[in-house]
Amino acid sequence: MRVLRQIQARLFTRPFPISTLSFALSKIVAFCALSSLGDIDYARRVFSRIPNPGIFSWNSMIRGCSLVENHSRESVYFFKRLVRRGYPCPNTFTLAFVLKACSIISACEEGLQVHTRVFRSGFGSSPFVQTALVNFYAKCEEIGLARIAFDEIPEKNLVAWSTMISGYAKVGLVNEALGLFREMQKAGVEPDEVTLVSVISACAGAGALDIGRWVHAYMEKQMIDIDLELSTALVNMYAKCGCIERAKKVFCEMPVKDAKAWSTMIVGLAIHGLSESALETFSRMEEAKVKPNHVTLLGVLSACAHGGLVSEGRKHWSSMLESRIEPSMEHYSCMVDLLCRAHLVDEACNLVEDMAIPPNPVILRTLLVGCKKNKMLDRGEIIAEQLLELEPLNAENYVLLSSLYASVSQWEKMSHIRKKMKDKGIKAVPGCSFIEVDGFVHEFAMGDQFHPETEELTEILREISEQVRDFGHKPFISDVLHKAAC
DNA sequence: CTAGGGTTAG
Repeated sequence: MRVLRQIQARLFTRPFPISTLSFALSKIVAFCALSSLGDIDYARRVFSRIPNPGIFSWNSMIRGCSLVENHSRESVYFFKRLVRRGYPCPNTFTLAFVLKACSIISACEEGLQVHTRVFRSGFGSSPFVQTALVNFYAKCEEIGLARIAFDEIPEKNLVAWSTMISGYAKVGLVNEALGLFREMQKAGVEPDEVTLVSVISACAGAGALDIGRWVHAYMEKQMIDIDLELSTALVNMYAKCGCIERAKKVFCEMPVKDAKAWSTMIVGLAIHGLSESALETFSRMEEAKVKPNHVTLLGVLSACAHGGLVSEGRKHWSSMLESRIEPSMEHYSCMVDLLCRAHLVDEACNLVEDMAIPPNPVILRTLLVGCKKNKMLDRGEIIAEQLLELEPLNAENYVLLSSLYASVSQWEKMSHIRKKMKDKGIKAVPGCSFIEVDGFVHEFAMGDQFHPETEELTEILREISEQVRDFGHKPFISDVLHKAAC
């Protein structure tokens, strides 16, 4: 950068022809805006001194801004300036770059305007622009529009397929993602490591272990490069599908691990209730000098909550506050859960009262559950009032409040809440679960008898609960009994 | 100078 500044200073002190000056400056802008050694603010200053910037320089600025974190809005701003000036004319590079910026900041309005410009410009046949459009709509969660843009691509290449699969996976339409992956293979397009990241991620979301395993075997057979992102996706998939041992194996074999990889492993251990292991992994991460991020701490706190490790949790909470990680709603949620599970409901309430941001319904529900378990009627009623104000139509809130009343044997108040629900036409949503076996997803809702093997399954469940009872587990059934008594 | 990727609590 120092040498560059000297060159730039000389350019202005010598009488170079305008065209030479512009050309040299455009190269400087490109370097400063796009290289990791560059400096976007410097690029901006040099850009402003180019007498008549060509499209190449505009493109460098638009792309450069979108590459720097938190600068993507300026990227869109540069594009607007370019359009207002009327020249030079945007090309396929410009459109792809600005669409990328719009997708990063979810600028739906601006992106739509770019799309109409794509129509008029005749650049709609560029595969780069087409894919950028699909990606833009997907990132704005306009998945239907993304699909329309995708279907309009006559010659779909690997990147186009990958973009659409990733779009589905990201918005949680995991079956659509897996279905499209199958279609892609039928169309004779071979996936690469980028495609497979989204496919594995979709498997994690669907709990589709069989497909995930198959894809893992496929990539080993095809000698696909299992890089950092793909390994992380695999660790996550195995953890989410219940195979914590396989997740650990993939994780251990990773040659390099960044914060996301460590976080994935820690969260995976936490959801398996392996709290000690999760904390151990966290200290190994610190030893490896990898800086934890907000997700890492979410994993650490949830591990502490699941393991009842109150003092550990408090310790990590305060060290998080000391480091530069701002506690988010999710972090508060974990901490409140940790305290409530440890019967420290008062402390949890104090924590919530000290929050800079008002608590969301999730946190209030966690507190309410804490109140119910500790038979704290008055406090619970106050929280329920806040909750019903925020979400007057959520059945879960009424069910919780009614079970609070049940826990302290306030039957009149309980039936009053039930009546209120009925009057408002609010129905409790039955709990449901699903599991994939041999590529087929079986769904179950609370009390339904729709599955063809319901009888056999009920018998197996009965045997399992007998076994856990033999191991000394006491089911928590007082709520159920109270409801039955009413 | 173009387009696609991993982790988020209850």
